[in-house]
Amino acid sequence: MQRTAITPRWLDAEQQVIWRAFLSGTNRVFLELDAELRRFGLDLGEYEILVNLSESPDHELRMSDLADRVRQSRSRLTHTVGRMEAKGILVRNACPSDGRGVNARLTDEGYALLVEAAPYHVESVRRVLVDVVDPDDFVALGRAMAAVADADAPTEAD
Amino acid sequence: MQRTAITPRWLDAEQQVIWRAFLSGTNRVFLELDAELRRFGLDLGEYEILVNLSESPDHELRMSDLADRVRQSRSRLTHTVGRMEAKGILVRNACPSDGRGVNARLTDEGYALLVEAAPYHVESVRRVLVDVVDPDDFVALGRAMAAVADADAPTEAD
DNA sequence: CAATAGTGATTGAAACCTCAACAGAGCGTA
DNA sequence: TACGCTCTGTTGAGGTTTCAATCACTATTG
Repeated sequence: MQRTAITPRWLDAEQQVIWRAFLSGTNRVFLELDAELRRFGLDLGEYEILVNLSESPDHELRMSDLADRVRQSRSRLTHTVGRMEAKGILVRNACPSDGRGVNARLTDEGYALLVEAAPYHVESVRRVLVDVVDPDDFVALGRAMAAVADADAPTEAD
Repeated sequence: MQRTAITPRWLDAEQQVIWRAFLSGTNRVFLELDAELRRFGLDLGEYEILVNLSESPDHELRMSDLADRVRQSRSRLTHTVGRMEAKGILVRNACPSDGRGVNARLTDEGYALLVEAAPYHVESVRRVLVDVVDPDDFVALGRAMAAVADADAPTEAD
């Protein structure tokens, strides 16, 4: 990247207020969710792993597939899954169809933990976000975040 | 907290789609911003420290005040500021009016770094969020996140 | 004016994440 | 078959964050 001088297109006052609300609001959401999940010895990243496994056939997913779904680096997922395996939440097995692959599968204990935590988690999501936001704004929020998530990846050729 | 059984108020299908878009979208935003700031040896947390100091009289703020503004724990701020001080970005001085306090103040180098990074940062914010979201949705997003940020702290008496 | 409680900031250890390097398996092609 | 390339997943080192404990100073109380 050439760090040539660029002409800054600064945010106007309203945009800046919105942007800072975004920083504060998202921070609040994740803090509260983590705090609630901590009661179950989980954080949001681990909870998402549980959810994605629980929604898959045999409660099982390839590591790389799981990594994509929970938006974690493979390395991070390996570490996290290793800790979860040590806690008995899931197990890893060689993937039968691809010698390189590894499947992570929920144990009964892991599934039970999810079942236990989920009601409290969804209650947190409501309390901190869904219930405090105007329904129309909530829908708009969804459109906005979907647009962000689905936007083309930035070209690396800058 | 009593972990008495609660009746889950599950999210409906649309709410769930929105919630997952929120997780994906916010993740995308923060990943891109960190990637851009990395060119300057910063992450978003450090950048926010720079911004808040730069907007304060004498480019100086009490540690606790700064911690509140950037929504970091005091411990985390101490560590982060320590590293930034080692890099020459800011300095710490005893607070003259309160023997317990410590002021963090931007150095000229630190301010110069902010001036250098800011245009690229704002460009990232536009590229990943402002420019890809419908303007009306962006305003709604601001209302939603402000509502989240300003909502009463949850009662600890549950 | 002590004694006590409260506030501001730091510390160090443990937990966690990132990054680059690596090993093993599959794929393509000659 | 053999070679190189890609893909999957792991590893370990180093850096960062969290958590609980601590120290120093201020405020409050009797």
